[in-house]
Amino acid sequence: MAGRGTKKIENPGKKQALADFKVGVDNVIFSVDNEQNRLLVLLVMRDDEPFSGQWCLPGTLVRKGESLEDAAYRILAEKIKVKNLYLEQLYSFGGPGRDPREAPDSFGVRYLSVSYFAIVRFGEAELIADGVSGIAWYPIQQIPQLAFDHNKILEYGYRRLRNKLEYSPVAFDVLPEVFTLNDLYQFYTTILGENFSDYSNFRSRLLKLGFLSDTGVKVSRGAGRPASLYRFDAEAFAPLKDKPLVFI
Amino acid sequence: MAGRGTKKIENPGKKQALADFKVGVDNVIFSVDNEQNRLLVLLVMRDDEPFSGQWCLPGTLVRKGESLEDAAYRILAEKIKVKNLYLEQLYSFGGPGRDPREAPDSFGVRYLSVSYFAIVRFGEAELIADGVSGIAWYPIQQIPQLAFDHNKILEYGYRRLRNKLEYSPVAFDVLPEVFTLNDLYQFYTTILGENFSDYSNFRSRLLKLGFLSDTGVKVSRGAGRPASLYRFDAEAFAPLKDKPLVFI
DNA sequence: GCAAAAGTGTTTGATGTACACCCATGC
DNA sequence: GCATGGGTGTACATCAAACACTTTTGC
Repeated sequence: MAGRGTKKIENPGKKQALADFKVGVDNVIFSVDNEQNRLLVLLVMRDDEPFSGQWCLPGTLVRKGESLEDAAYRILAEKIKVKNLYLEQLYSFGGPGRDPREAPDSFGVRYLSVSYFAIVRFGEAELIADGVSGIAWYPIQQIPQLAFDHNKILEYGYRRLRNKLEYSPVAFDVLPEVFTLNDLYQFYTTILGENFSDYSNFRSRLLKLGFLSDTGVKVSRGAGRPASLYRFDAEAFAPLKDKPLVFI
Repeated sequence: MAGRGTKKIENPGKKQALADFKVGVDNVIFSVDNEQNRLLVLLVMRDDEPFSGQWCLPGTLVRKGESLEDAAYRILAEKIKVKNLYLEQLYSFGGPGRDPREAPDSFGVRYLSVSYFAIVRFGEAELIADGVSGIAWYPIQQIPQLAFDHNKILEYGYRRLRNKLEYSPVAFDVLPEVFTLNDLYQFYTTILGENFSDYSNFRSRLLKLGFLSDTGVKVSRGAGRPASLYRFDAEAFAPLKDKPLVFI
Protein backbone atom coordinates (compact mmCIF):
# COMPACT_ATOMS: atom_id res chain seq x y z
CA MET A 1 0.00 0.00 0.00
CA ALA A 2 2.02 2.87 -1.36
CA GLY A 3 5.08 2.22 0.74
CA ARG A 4 3.57 3.34 3.99
CA GLY A 5 5.83 3.12 7.00
CA THR A 6 9.05 3.11 5.00
CA LYS A 7 8.45 6.65 3.85
CA LYS A 8 10.23 9.55 5.46
CA ILE A 9 7.88 11.55 7.63
CA GLU A 10 7.98 15.02 6.21
CA ASN A 11 5.77 16.72 8.77
CA PRO A 12 6.78 14.95 11.96
CA GLY A 13 3.89 14.48 14.32
CA LYS A 14 1.45 15.49 11.63
CA LYS A 15 0.17 13.82 8.47
CA GLN A 16 2.37 12.62 5.64
CA ALA A 17 3.01 14.93 2.73
CA LEU A 18 0.08 15.52 0.44
CA ALA A 19 0.30 15.04 -3.27
CA ASP A 20 -0.02 18.05 -5.54
CA PHE A 21 -2.15 17.51 -8.59
CA LYS A 22 -2.84 18.86 -11.98
CA VAL A 23 -6.22 17.71 -13.12
CA GLY A 24 -6.82 16.74 -16.70
CA VAL A 25 -10.09 16.09 -18.42
CA ASP A 26 -10.13 13.47 -21.15
CA ASN A 27 -13.15 12.96 -23.36
CA VAL A 28 -14.32 9.76 -24.94
CA ILE A 29 -16.35 11.22 -27.78
CA PHE A 30 -18.50 8.82 -29.73
CA SER A 31 -20.46 9.28 -32.89
CA VAL A 32 -22.38 6.96 -35.13
CA ASP A 33 -21.82 7.17 -38.85
CA ASN A 34 -25.28 6.29 -40.04
CA GLU A 35 -24.18 5.97 -43.65
CA GLN A 36 -21.67 3.26 -43.08
CA ASN A 37 -23.04 1.99 -39.78
CA ARG A 38 -19.87 2.43 -37.87
CA LEU A 39 -19.28 3.49 -34.29
CA LEU A 40 -16.60 6.15 -34.23
CA VAL A 41 -14.35 7.61 -31.57
CA LEU A 42 -12.62 10.95 -31.84
CA LEU A 43 -8.85 10.81 -31.50
CA VAL A 44 -6.25 13.51 -31.73
CA MET A 45 -2.56 13.30 -32.42
CA ARG A 46 -0.29 14.51 -29.64
CA ASP A 47 2.34 16.95 -30.74
CA ASP A 48 4.01 17.55 -27.39
CA GLU A 49 6.03 15.25 -25.24
CA PRO A 50 5.36 12.85 -23.74
CA PHE A 51 3.91 10.48 -26.34
CA SER A 52 4.45 12.99 -29.13
CA GLY A 53 3.14 11.60 -32.40
CA GLN A 54 0.79 9.14 -30.77
CA TRP A 55 -2.97 9.20 -30.89
CA CYS A 56 -4.89 9.94 -27.73
CA LEU A 57 -8.27 11.04 -26.47
CA PRO A 58 -8.90 14.76 -26.74
CA GLY A 59 -8.08 16.24 -23.38
CA THR A 60 -6.92 19.31 -21.56
CA LEU A 61 -5.74 20.43 -18.17
CA VAL A 62 -8.23 22.25 -15.97
CA ARG A 63 -7.64 25.96 -15.70
CA LYS A 64 -8.07 28.27 -12.77
CA GLY A 65 -11.70 29.04 -12.11
CA GLU A 66 -12.89 26.39 -14.51
CA SER A 67 -15.12 23.53 -13.47
CA LEU A 68 -14.47 19.98 -14.63
CA GLU A 69 -17.49 20.01 -16.87
CA ASP A 70 -16.53 23.39 -18.34
CA ALA A 71 -13.17 21.94 -19.24
CA ALA A 72 -14.86 18.97 -20.89
CA TYR A 73 -17.03 21.28 -22.98
CA ARG A 74 -14.03 23.42 -23.83
CA ILE A 75 -12.15 20.51 -25.42
CA LEU A 76 -15.21 19.51 -27.31
CA ALA A 77 -15.67 23.01 -28.64
CA GLU A 78 -12.02 23.17 -29.65
CA LYS A 79 -12.18 19.96 -31.62
CA ILE A 80 -15.58 19.85 -33.21
CA LYS A 81 -18.44 22.11 -34.09
CA VAL A 82 -21.54 20.41 -32.86
CA LYS A 83 -24.99 21.44 -31.73
CA ASN A 84 -26.47 18.29 -30.27
CA LEU A 85 -24.67 16.13 -27.83
CA TYR A 86 -24.89 14.18 -24.65
CA LEU A 87 -22.17 14.43 -22.03
CA GLU A 88 -21.58 12.88 -18.63
CA GLN A 89 -18.73 12.16 -16.29
CA LEU A 90 -17.17 8.75 -16.61
CA TYR A 91 -14.47 7.94 -14.11
CA SER A 92 -11.35 9.35 -12.49
CA PHE A 93 -8.01 7.74 -13.08
CA GLY A 94 -5.41 8.93 -10.66
CA GLY A 95 -2.86 6.35 -9.64
CA PRO A 96 0.71 7.57 -9.26
CA GLY A 97 2.84 6.87 -12.29
CA ARG A 98 0.10 7.10 -14.90
CA ASP A 99 1.76 10.12 -16.49
CA PRO A 100 5.49 10.22 -17.29
CA ARG A 101 5.52 13.92 -16.48
CA GLU A 102 5.31 12.90 -12.85
CA ALA A 103 9.05 12.34 -12.84
CA PRO A 104 10.71 13.60 -9.66
CA ASP A 105 12.35 16.51 -11.48
CA SER A 106 8.95 18.09 -12.05
CA PHE A 107 8.38 18.71 -8.35
CA GLY A 108 6.42 15.51 -7.88
CA VAL A 109 3.22 16.86 -9.35
CA ARG A 110 0.66 14.13 -10.02
CA TYR A 111 -1.69 14.02 -12.98
CA LEU A 112 -5.24 12.96 -12.37
CA SER A 113 -7.56 12.41 -15.26
CA VAL A 114 -11.29 12.90 -14.94
CA SER A 115 -12.78 11.33 -17.99
CA TYR A 116 -15.99 12.35 -19.67
CA PHE A 117 -18.13 10.43 -22.02
CA ALA A 118 -19.85 12.17 -24.91
CA ILE A 119 -21.87 11.25 -27.91
CA VAL A 120 -22.49 13.70 -30.71
CA ARG A 121 -24.71 13.90 -33.75
CA PHE A 122 -22.61 12.75 -36.66
CA GLY A 123 -24.20 14.67 -39.50
CA GLU A 124 -23.51 18.09 -38.07
CA ALA A 125 -20.26 17.32 -36.27
CA GLU A 126 -17.55 19.21 -38.05
CA LEU A 127 -13.97 18.51 -37.09
CA ILE A 128 -11.82 21.54 -36.42
CA ALA A 129 -8.38 21.04 -37.86
CA ASP A 130 -6.08 23.59 -36.29
CA GLY A 131 -3.42 22.89 -38.86
CA VAL A 132 -1.04 21.62 -36.25
CA SER A 133 -2.20 18.39 -34.71
CA GLY A 134 -4.03 15.56 -36.39
CA ILE A 135 -7.64 14.79 -35.58
CA ALA A 136 -9.78 11.93 -36.82
CA TRP A 137 -12.75 9.69 -36.25
CA TYR A 138 -11.62 6.13 -35.67
CA PRO A 139 -13.92 3.14 -35.98
CA ILE A 140 -14.09 1.40 -32.63
CA GLN A 141 -12.61 -1.79 -34.04
CA GLN A 142 -9.54 -0.01 -35.35
CA ILE A 143 -8.32 1.90 -32.34
CA PRO A 144 -4.52 2.00 -32.28
CA GLN A 145 -2.31 2.02 -29.24
CA LEU A 146 -3.05 5.28 -27.45
CA ALA A 147 -0.95 7.53 -25.24
CA PHE A 148 -1.09 7.29 -21.44
CA ASP A 149 -3.77 4.93 -20.15
CA HIS A 150 -6.23 6.12 -22.76
CA ASN A 151 -7.00 2.67 -24.11
CA LYS A 152 -8.27 1.77 -20.68
CA ILE A 153 -10.36 4.92 -20.47
CA LEU A 154 -11.80 4.27 -23.89
CA GLU A 155 -12.66 0.70 -22.97
CA TYR A 156 -14.46 1.99 -19.92
CA GLY A 157 -16.35 4.55 -21.96
CA TYR A 158 -17.38 1.97 -24.52
CA ARG A 159 -18.87 -0.22 -21.81
CA ARG A 160 -20.76 2.75 -20.40
CA LEU A 161 -22.11 3.62 -23.83
CA ARG A 162 -23.54 0.16 -24.34
CA ASN A 163 -25.14 0.13 -20.91
CA LYS A 164 -26.50 3.62 -21.30
CA LEU A 165 -28.17 2.72 -24.53
CA GLU A 166 -30.26 0.06 -22.89
CA TYR A 167 -32.05 2.15 -20.35
CA SER A 168 -31.73 5.74 -21.39
CA PRO A 169 -32.85 7.79 -24.37
CA VAL A 170 -29.41 9.08 -25.39
CA ALA A 171 -30.08 7.95 -28.92
CA PHE A 172 -32.50 10.82 -29.43
CA ASP A 173 -29.94 13.42 -28.41
CA VAL A 174 -27.86 12.28 -31.27
CA LEU A 175 -30.12 11.14 -34.08
CA PRO A 176 -31.45 13.73 -36.53
CA GLU A 177 -34.65 15.55 -35.57
CA VAL A 178 -36.69 13.11 -37.58
CA PHE A 179 -35.71 9.57 -38.36
CA THR A 180 -37.21 6.34 -39.51
CA LEU A 181 -37.60 3.45 -37.13
CA ASN A 182 -35.05 1.66 -39.19
CA ASP A 183 -32.56 4.48 -38.61
CA LEU A 184 -33.13 4.03 -34.93
CA TYR A 185 -32.70 0.30 -35.20
CA GLN A 186 -29.47 0.69 -37.18
CA PHE A 187 -28.19 3.06 -34.55
CA TYR A 188 -28.70 0.48 -31.84
CA THR A 189 -27.30 -2.25 -34.01
CA THR A 190 -24.05 -0.48 -34.82
CA ILE A 191 -23.38 0.09 -31.14
CA LEU A 192 -24.70 -3.09 -29.58
CA GLY A 193 -23.89 -5.43 -32.42
CA GLU A 194 -26.15 -7.50 -34.64
CA ASN A 195 -28.99 -9.55 -33.21
CA PHE A 196 -29.43 -7.55 -30.04
CA SER A 197 -33.10 -7.77 -30.85
CA ASP A 198 -35.48 -8.65 -33.63
CA TYR A 199 -36.42 -5.60 -35.68
CA SER A 200 -40.14 -6.08 -35.51
CA ASN A 201 -40.07 -6.58 -31.76
CA PHE A 202 -37.83 -3.58 -31.31
CA ARG A 203 -40.33 -1.64 -33.33
CA SER A 204 -43.43 -2.56 -31.42
CA ARG A 205 -41.72 -2.16 -28.06
CA LEU A 206 -40.58 1.35 -28.86
CA LEU A 207 -43.91 2.40 -30.33
CA LYS A 208 -45.80 1.06 -27.35
CA LEU A 209 -43.74 3.27 -25.05
CA GLY A 210 -45.53 6.16 -26.70
CA PHE A 211 -42.89 8.85 -27.02
CA LEU A 212 -42.26 8.44 -30.73
CA SER A 213 -44.68 10.47 -32.78
CA ASP A 214 -45.27 9.73 -36.41
CA THR A 215 -44.85 12.92 -38.45
CA GLY A 216 -46.83 11.42 -41.30
CA VAL A 217 -44.05 12.31 -43.69
CA LYS A 218 -42.76 9.40 -45.72
CA VAL A 219 -39.29 9.00 -47.05
CA SER A 220 -38.17 6.61 -49.72
CA ARG A 221 -34.64 5.29 -49.95
CA GLY A 222 -34.22 3.41 -53.15
CA ALA A 223 -36.37 0.38 -53.56
CA GLY A 224 -38.94 -0.75 -51.06
CA ARG A 225 -41.85 0.78 -49.29
CA PRO A 226 -41.24 4.33 -47.99
CA ALA A 227 -40.75 4.65 -44.25
CA SER A 228 -42.50 7.01 -41.87
CA LEU A 229 -40.42 9.70 -40.24
CA TYR A 230 -40.74 9.80 -36.47
CA ARG A 231 -39.89 12.44 -33.94
CA PHE A 232 -38.89 12.02 -30.29
CA ASP A 233 -41.61 13.58 -28.15
CA ALA A 234 -39.86 14.91 -25.06
CA GLU A 235 -43.12 15.73 -23.28
CA ALA A 236 -44.50 12.27 -23.70
CA PHE A 237 -41.23 10.91 -22.44
CA ALA A 238 -41.01 13.08 -19.33
CA PRO A 239 -43.21 10.90 -17.10
CA LEU A 240 -41.07 7.88 -17.95
CA LYS A 241 -37.89 9.70 -17.04
CA ASP A 242 -37.15 7.93 -13.78
CA LYS A 243 -38.71 4.62 -14.63
CA PRO A 244 -36.47 1.71 -15.45
CA LEU A 245 -36.95 1.72 -19.20
CA VAL A 246 -35.89 -1.04 -21.48
CA PHE A 247 -34.99 -0.22 -25.05
CA ILE A 248 -32.83 -3.32 -25.27
CA MET B 1 -18.21 29.53 -19.06
CA ALA B 2 -15.80 30.34 -16.27
CA GLY B 3 -15.16 33.91 -17.31
CA ARG B 4 -13.18 33.17 -20.39
CA GLY B 5 -11.97 36.17 -22.27
CA THR B 6 -12.24 38.55 -19.34
CA LYS B 7 -9.47 36.74 -17.49
CA LYS B 8 -5.97 38.07 -17.42
CA ILE B 9 -3.68 36.02 -19.62
CA GLU B 10 -0.92 34.83 -17.35
CA ASN B 11 1.20 33.09 -19.94
CA PRO B 12 0.82 35.39 -22.91
CA GLY B 13 0.80 33.51 -26.19
CA LYS B 14 0.37 30.23 -24.39
CA LYS B 15 -2.47 28.60 -22.49
CA GLN B 16 -4.22 30.18 -19.55
CA ALA B 17 -3.00 29.38 -16.07
CA LEU B 18 -3.70 25.89 -14.86
CA ALA B 19 -5.39 25.20 -11.57
CA ASP B 20 -3.44 23.50 -8.80
CA PHE B 21 -5.32 20.83 -6.96
CA LYS B 22 -5.32 18.92 -3.77
CA VAL B 23 -7.33 15.78 -4.23
CA GLY B 24 -9.51 14.47 -1.48
CA VAL B 25 -11.22 11.15 -1.23
CA ASP B 26 -14.59 11.00 0.51
CA ASN B 27 -16.27 7.73 1.29
CA VAL B 28 -19.96 7.01 1.48
CA ILE B 29 -19.86 3.96 3.73
CA PHE B 30 -23.07 2.04 4.10
CA SER B 31 -23.98 -0.79 6.38
CA VAL B 32 -27.18 -2.60 7.15
CA ASP B 33 -28.12 -3.20 10.76
CA ASN B 34 -29.87 -6.51 10.39
CA GLU B 35 -31.18 -6.44 13.95
CA GLN B 36 -33.10 -3.24 13.59
CA ASN B 37 -33.43 -3.27 9.82
CA ARG B 38 -31.90 0.11 9.30
CA LEU B 39 -29.66 1.38 6.55
CA LEU B 40 -26.74 3.22 8.13
CA VAL B 41 -24.16 5.68 6.87
CA LEU B 42 -20.87 6.35 8.60
CA LEU B 43 -20.32 9.97 9.56
CA VAL B 44 -17.48 11.63 11.38
CA MET B 45 -17.31 14.92 13.22
CA ARG B 46 -14.93 17.47 11.83
CA ASP B 47 -12.60 19.00 14.38
CA ASP B 48 -10.70 21.32 12.07
CA GLU B 49 -11.79 24.37 10.24
CA PRO B 50 -13.62 24.77 8.00
CA PHE B 51 -16.93 23.33 9.20
CA SER B 52 -15.45 22.41 12.58
CA GLY B 53 -18.03 20.63 14.72
CA GLN B 54 -20.14 19.55 11.76
CA TRP B 55 -20.69 16.02 10.60
CA CYS B 56 -19.25 14.91 7.28
CA LEU B 57 -18.34 11.86 5.28
CA PRO B 58 -15.07 10.25 6.30
CA GLY B 59 -12.43 11.56 3.94
CA THR B 60 -8.80 12.37 3.55
CA LEU B 61 -6.43 14.11 1.21
CA VAL B 62 -4.39 11.97 -1.11
CA ARG B 63 -0.74 11.64 -0.13
CA LYS B 64 2.32 11.46 -2.30
CA GLY B 65 2.70 8.08 -3.93
CA GLU B 66 -0.76 6.98 -2.90
CA SER B 67 -3.41 5.93 -5.39
CA LEU B 68 -7.00 7.12 -5.09
CA GLU B 69 -8.20 3.71 -4.12
CA ASP B 70 -5.42 3.32 -1.56
CA ALA B 71 -6.55 6.55 0.01
CA ALA B 72 -10.13 5.29 0.11
CA TYR B 73 -9.01 2.11 1.86
CA ARG B 74 -6.86 4.08 4.24
CA ILE B 75 -9.79 6.13 5.53
CA LEU B 76 -11.84 3.01 5.91
CA ALA B 77 -9.08 1.33 7.89
CA GLU B 78 -8.71 4.39 10.08
CA LYS B 79 -12.38 4.50 10.95
CA ILE B 80 -13.53 0.93 11.17
CA LYS B 81 -12.16 -2.53 11.57
CA VAL B 82 -13.79 -4.63 8.93
CA LYS B 83 -12.98 -7.74 6.99
CA ASN B 84 -15.63 -7.92 4.31
CA LEU B 85 -16.58 -5.03 2.18
CA TYR B 86 -17.39 -3.82 -1.28
CA LEU B 87 -15.85 -0.62 -2.61
CA GLU B 88 -16.08 1.26 -5.87
CA GLN B 89 -15.51 4.75 -7.17
CA LEU B 90 -18.54 6.98 -7.27
CA TYR B 91 -18.01 10.37 -8.82
CA SER B 92 -15.67 13.34 -8.82
CA PHE B 93 -16.84 16.70 -7.58
CA GLY B 94 -14.50 19.45 -8.55
CA GLY B 95 -16.12 22.76 -9.31
CA PRO B 96 -14.31 25.85 -8.11
CA GLY B 97 -15.68 27.13 -4.82
CA ARG B 98 -16.77 23.82 -3.35
CA ASP B 99 -14.25 24.18 -0.52
CA PRO B 100 -13.87 27.38 1.53
CA ARG B 101 -10.15 26.71 1.81
CA GLU B 102 -9.91 27.73 -1.81
CA ALA B 103 -9.86 31.36 -0.68
CA PRO B 104 -7.37 33.45 -2.62
CA ASP B 105 -5.03 33.72 0.35
CA SER B 106 -4.28 29.99 0.11
CA PHE B 107 -2.51 30.35 -3.22
CA GLY B 108 -5.60 29.48 -5.20
CA VAL B 109 -5.37 25.77 -4.58
CA ARG B 110 -8.51 23.91 -5.61
CA TYR B 111 -10.00 20.94 -3.79
CA LEU B 112 -11.32 18.11 -5.85
CA SER B 113 -13.18 15.29 -4.19
CA VAL B 114 -13.19 11.82 -5.64
CA SER B 115 -15.92 9.98 -3.82
CA TYR B 116 -16.04 6.28 -3.17
CA PHE B 117 -18.95 4.14 -2.29
CA ALA B 118 -18.55 1.28 0.17
CA ILE B 119 -20.73 -1.21 1.94
CA VAL B 120 -19.47 -3.19 4.88
CA ARG B 121 -20.62 -6.15 6.91
CA PHE B 122 -22.33 -4.73 9.94
CA GLY B 123 -21.75 -7.49 12.45
CA GLU B 124 -17.98 -7.32 12.31
CA ALA B 125 -17.60 -3.61 11.62
CA GLU B 126 -16.05 -2.07 14.68
CA LEU B 127 -15.82 1.69 14.88
CA ILE B 128 -12.44 3.09 15.83
CA ALA B 129 -12.87 6.00 18.17
CA ASP B 130 -9.64 7.92 18.21
CA GLY B 131 -10.73 9.84 21.27
CA VAL B 132 -10.66 13.10 19.40
CA SER B 133 -13.30 13.27 16.76
CA GLY B 134 -16.79 11.85 16.88
CA ILE B 135 -17.80 8.94 14.70
CA ALA B 136 -21.20 7.35 14.31
CA TRP B 137 -23.55 5.30 12.18
CA TYR B 138 -26.48 7.44 11.11
CA PRO B 139 -29.73 5.98 9.83
CA ILE B 140 -30.26 7.21 6.29
CA GLN B 141 -33.47 8.98 7.23
CA GLN B 142 -31.77 11.02 9.93
CA ILE B 143 -28.80 12.50 8.12
CA PRO B 144 -28.08 15.99 9.40
CA GLN B 145 -26.70 18.91 7.44
CA LEU B 146 -23.20 17.89 6.43
CA ALA B 147 -20.05 19.88 5.74
CA PHE B 148 -19.01 20.87 2.21
CA ASP B 149 -21.19 19.33 -0.50
CA HIS B 150 -21.33 16.03 1.32
CA ASN B 151 -25.11 15.83 1.38
CA LYS B 152 -24.99 15.84 -2.40
CA ILE B 153 -22.33 13.15 -2.47
CA LEU B 154 -24.30 11.03 -0.05
CA GLU B 155 -27.44 11.41 -2.12
CA TYR B 156 -25.50 10.26 -5.15
CA GLY B 157 -24.11 7.27 -3.28
CA TYR B 158 -27.52 6.28 -2.02
CA ARG B 159 -28.88 6.23 -5.55
CA ARG B 160 -25.96 4.10 -6.70
CA LEU B 161 -26.52 1.68 -3.83
CA ARG B 162 -30.12 1.11 -4.79
CA ASN B 163 -29.28 0.57 -8.42
CA LYS B 164 -26.37 -1.68 -7.62
CA LEU B 165 -28.55 -3.90 -5.52
CA GLU B 166 -30.83 -4.68 -8.41
CA TYR B 167 -28.32 -6.15 -10.78
CA SER B 168 -25.28 -7.06 -8.80
CA PRO B 169 -24.54 -9.48 -5.98
CA VAL B 170 -23.09 -6.91 -3.54
CA ALA B 171 -25.41 -8.26 -0.87
CA PHE B 172 -23.27 -11.35 -0.52
CA ASP B 173 -20.11 -9.38 0.12
CA VAL B 174 -21.78 -7.97 3.12
CA LEU B 175 -24.10 -10.58 4.57
CA PRO B 176 -22.65 -13.17 6.97
CA GLU B 177 -21.14 -16.32 5.45
CA VAL B 178 -24.39 -18.17 5.94
CA PHE B 179 -27.79 -16.58 6.09
CA THR B 180 -31.42 -17.46 5.83
CA LEU B 181 -33.43 -16.41 2.83
CA ASN B 182 -35.35 -14.19 5.13
CA ASP B 183 -32.13 -12.43 6.17
CA LEU B 184 -31.47 -11.79 2.51
CA TYR B 185 -34.98 -10.53 1.99
CA GLN B 186 -34.73 -8.20 4.98
CA PHE B 187 -31.46 -6.87 3.61
CA TYR B 188 -33.09 -5.91 0.35
CA THR B 189 -36.12 -4.55 2.12
CA THR B 190 -34.22 -2.21 4.39
CA ILE B 191 -32.41 -0.69 1.43
CA LEU B 192 -35.08 -0.66 -1.23
CA GLY B 193 -38.04 -0.11 1.06
CA GLU B 194 -41.01 -2.29 1.83
CA ASN B 195 -42.93 -4.02 -0.94
CA PHE B 196 -40.13 -4.05 -3.48
CA SER B 197 -41.24 -7.61 -4.02
CA ASP B 198 -43.31 -10.36 -2.49
CA TYR B 199 -41.24 -12.60 -0.24
CA SER B 200 -42.27 -15.86 -1.81
CA ASN B 201 -41.57 -14.60 -5.31
CA PHE B 202 -38.24 -13.17 -4.25
CA ARG B 203 -37.45 -16.54 -2.79
CA SER B 204 -38.20 -18.63 -5.81
CA ARG B 205 -36.52 -16.20 -8.18
CA LEU B 206 -33.28 -16.26 -6.20
CA LEU B 207 -33.28 -20.01 -5.76
CA LYS B 208 -33.89 -20.58 -9.44
CA LEU B 209 -30.76 -18.58 -10.27
CA GLY B 210 -28.86 -21.45 -8.71
CA PHE B 211 -26.01 -19.80 -6.84
CA LEU B 212 -27.46 -20.15 -3.36
CA SER B 213 -26.62 -23.48 -1.85
CA ASP B 214 -28.54 -24.89 1.06
CA THR B 215 -26.15 -25.89 3.81
CA GLY B 216 -28.73 -28.18 5.32
CA VAL B 217 -28.22 -26.54 8.67
CA LYS B 218 -31.39 -25.20 10.24
CA VAL B 219 -31.64 -22.27 12.54
CA SER B 220 -34.56 -21.42 14.76
CA ARG B 221 -35.30 -17.92 15.92
CA GLY B 222 -38.01 -18.02 18.52
CA ALA B 223 -41.29 -19.39 17.40
CA GLY B 224 -41.96 -20.69 13.93
CA ARG B 225 -40.43 -23.22 11.65
CA PRO B 226 -36.62 -23.15 11.56
CA ALA B 227 -35.05 -21.70 8.44
CA SER B 228 -32.36 -23.21 6.26
CA LEU B 229 -29.02 -21.50 6.18
CA TYR B 230 -27.78 -20.73 2.69
CA ARG B 231 -24.38 -19.89 1.37
CA PHE B 232 -23.44 -17.82 -1.69
CA ASP B 233 -21.74 -20.11 -4.19
CA ALA B 234 -19.23 -17.96 -6.05
CA GLU B 235 -18.42 -20.65 -8.59
CA ALA B 236 -22.01 -21.19 -9.54
CA PHE B 237 -22.37 -17.45 -9.88
CA ALA B 238 -19.31 -16.91 -12.08
CA PRO B 239 -20.99 -17.75 -15.42
CA LEU B 240 -23.73 -15.23 -14.64
CA LYS B 241 -21.23 -12.52 -13.87
CA ASP B 242 -21.70 -10.45 -17.00
CA LYS B 243 -25.32 -11.26 -17.61
CA PRO B 244 -27.93 -8.67 -16.80
CA LEU B 245 -29.21 -10.21 -13.60
CA VAL B 246 -32.34 -9.20 -11.86
CA PHE B 247 -32.55 -9.58 -8.12
CA ILE B 248 -35.16 -6.87 -7.93
C1' DG C 1 -53.88 -26.99 20.00
C1' DC C 2 -52.50 -22.65 18.29
C1' DA C 3 -49.63 -18.92 16.78
C1' DA C 4 -45.66 -17.88 14.18
C1' DA C 5 -42.37 -18.28 10.81
C1' DA C 6 -40.63 -21.14 6.75
C1' DG C 7 -41.46 -22.91 2.57
C1' DT C 8 -44.44 -24.63 -1.71
C1' DG C 9 -47.67 -24.13 -5.23
C1' DT C 10 -51.24 -22.07 -8.32
C1' DT C 11 -53.64 -18.75 -10.97
C1' DT C 12 -53.63 -14.82 -13.89
C1' DG C 13 -51.94 -11.33 -16.74
C1' DA C 14 -48.07 -9.14 -18.97
C1' DT C 15 -43.88 -9.39 -21.70
C1' DG C 16 -40.22 -11.21 -24.66
C1' DT C 17 -39.10 -14.24 -28.79
C1' DA C 18 -39.45 -16.01 -33.01
C1' DC C 19 -41.47 -16.05 -36.66
C1' DA C 20 -44.93 -15.67 -40.78
C1' DC C 21 -47.13 -12.66 -43.47
C1' DC C 22 -49.02 -8.42 -45.80
C1' DC C 23 -47.97 -3.61 -47.92
C1' DA C 24 -45.96 -0.08 -50.91
C1' DT C 25 -42.50 1.24 -53.72
C1' DG C 26 -38.58 1.13 -57.78
C1' DC C 27 -37.26 -1.02 -61.75
C1' DG D 1 -43.94 -9.02 -61.94
C1' DC D 2 -40.73 -9.22 -58.51
C1' DA D 3 -37.18 -7.83 -55.50
C1' DT D 4 -36.72 -4.83 -51.62
C1' DG D 5 -37.39 -2.82 -47.53
C1' DG D 6 -41.49 -1.19 -44.34
C1' DG D 7 -44.92 -2.62 -41.32
C1' DT D 8 -48.46 -5.87 -38.80
C1' DG D 9 -49.97 -9.92 -36.41
C1' DT D 10 -49.78 -14.30 -33.99
C1' DA D 11 -48.37 -18.40 -31.19
C1' DC D 12 -45.60 -19.78 -27.59
C1' DA D 13 -42.72 -19.61 -23.68
C1' DT D 14 -41.34 -17.15 -19.85
C1' DC D 15 -41.94 -14.29 -15.97
C1' DA D 16 -43.95 -11.23 -12.38
C1' DA D 17 -47.79 -10.40 -8.96
C1' DA D 18 -50.89 -11.86 -5.81
C1' DC D 19 -52.27 -15.02 -2.78
C1' DA D 20 -53.64 -19.57 -0.85
C1' DC D 21 -51.85 -23.30 1.33
C1' DT D 22 -48.76 -26.70 3.79
C1' DT D 23 -44.90 -27.64 7.09
C1' DT D 24 -42.36 -27.31 11.30
C1' DT D 25 -41.28 -25.29 15.24
C1' DG D 26 -42.21 -22.89 20.42
C1' DC D 27 -45.29 -22.50 24.00
